[in-house]
Amino acid sequence: MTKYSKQTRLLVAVDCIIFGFDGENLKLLLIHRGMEPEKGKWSLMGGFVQSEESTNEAAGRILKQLTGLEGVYMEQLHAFGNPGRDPMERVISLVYFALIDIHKYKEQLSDEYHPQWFLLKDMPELIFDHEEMVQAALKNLRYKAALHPVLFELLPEKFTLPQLQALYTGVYDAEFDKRNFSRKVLSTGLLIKQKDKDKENSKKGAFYYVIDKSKYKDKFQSFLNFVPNPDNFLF
Amino acid sequence: MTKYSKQTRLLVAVDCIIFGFDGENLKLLLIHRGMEPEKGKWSLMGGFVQSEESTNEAAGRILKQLTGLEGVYMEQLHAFGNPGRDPMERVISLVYFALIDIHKYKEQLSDEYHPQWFLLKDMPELIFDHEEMVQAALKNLRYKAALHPVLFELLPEKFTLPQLQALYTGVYDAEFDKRNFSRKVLSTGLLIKQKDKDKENSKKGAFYYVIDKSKYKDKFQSFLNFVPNPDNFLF
DNA sequence: TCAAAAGTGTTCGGACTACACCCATGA
DNA sequence: TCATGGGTGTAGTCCGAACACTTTTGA
Repeated sequence: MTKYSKQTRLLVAVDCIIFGFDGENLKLLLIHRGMEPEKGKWSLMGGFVQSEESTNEAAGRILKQLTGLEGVYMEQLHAFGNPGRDPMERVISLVYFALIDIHKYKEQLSDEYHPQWFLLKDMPELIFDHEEMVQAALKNLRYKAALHPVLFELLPEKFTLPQLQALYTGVYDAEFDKRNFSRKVLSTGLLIKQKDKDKENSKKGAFYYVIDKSKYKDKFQSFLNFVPNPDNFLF
Repeated sequence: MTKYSKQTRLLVAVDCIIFGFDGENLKLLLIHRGMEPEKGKWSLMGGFVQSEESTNEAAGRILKQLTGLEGVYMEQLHAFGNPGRDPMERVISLVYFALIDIHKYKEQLSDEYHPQWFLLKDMPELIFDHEEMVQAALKNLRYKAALHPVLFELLPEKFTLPQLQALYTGVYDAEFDKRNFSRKVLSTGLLIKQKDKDKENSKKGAFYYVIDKSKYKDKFQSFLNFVPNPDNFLF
């Protein structure tokens, strides 16, 4: 078998938007870019797709390279393909976003990139069109989380309702009524109450919950309407 | 400025999933593939991204090449990037889907591809992973149309409520109550009733409606909940 | 006059919202 | 004992679902 010999071949990169939650705010992991152009500027973690790996594998490899984590929630977001988005040479970028438990991320292994967590509000200027990518990812995350139980991926295995509510508050930058909130999330049947409490964040202590993994996959695709009046928060 | 000289460059294609609605059923436009491998087999319309065009432009070009249409609704769906998905050579495919008014599409110009509309139910076998692409597009269309007024793109400018309902029936393969349906779509305020009727499809005749374009863009992003119990139909 | 499709209203139940007080604990 | 945060219940409203008859008109 021969090849598509007359066609132009292009560089294809994967860029990863890595979200984490520190208990109060949604954060983003950025690096100092390690190559020219724009070397040393803040950037999403990325890399080129190699010839033998799938794009999903590339995304996993790049995430692991930076965080050491595998098997985390990751989703392809969008392909950015304007010529000229990278001034050096045309690169088509496939953007993935990952949701990680920020506490599983340890200050790194390789010092190569000087990664750092940023609040969405005080992100530095990013190279190329990475700003646009981040905005698209945030919009997508809010959209998805309004309908599907995806934000649990940002929490540790055991978490409390106040922690969960703080997470929604951070993601949507909006207050939720705690009575309605707990009723709604518990009504999904996805949470299993534990016997023990988190005593670190309050005197009384808040019960831990874990996800019921047997129901999680089924319910994930249902429309759950987690966020009241989503129109108010999205777009 | 130099280039990313050591990196592998890959072929990048755009494949277009073209949906149309004939008044009764949702249909898909397929072609006879014009090149090896699998020449002559049924396929999505596609082509390689050229070095000077954006990926969106490539999608528009490919759609126009087949249908003669420009400015139609088109959206990037997903990048398919497994090595080996094309046996000839590795190709990363960016899949777009388009919604067109099937009546604007005229039997073609170029006979090169022998394009043909297929019901989703009796689609022929497709090359490579095109089957998977179509399934993903259908799922995405149903998802999106449950929340946003996107299916209007498949209808002519003037359409009747029975036509619109038939469209939803076709897309979701489910029956809708016409009283609830008309109340719901009219309550969005997106439709403007016309003075004239369509007398072709019934004796009594059904009033035409058009989209209120001034409201369309605003409302598009709202969650409109067009489909009752979406959980029943999606996934 | 009859067949075929268009058009329209009401009732019921469930879901969402708003809202306030008691509980448990460590300091 | 008090300050802090955790946990719970209810009433009112709105929205979605189910359901059937009348109207129009061409054949």
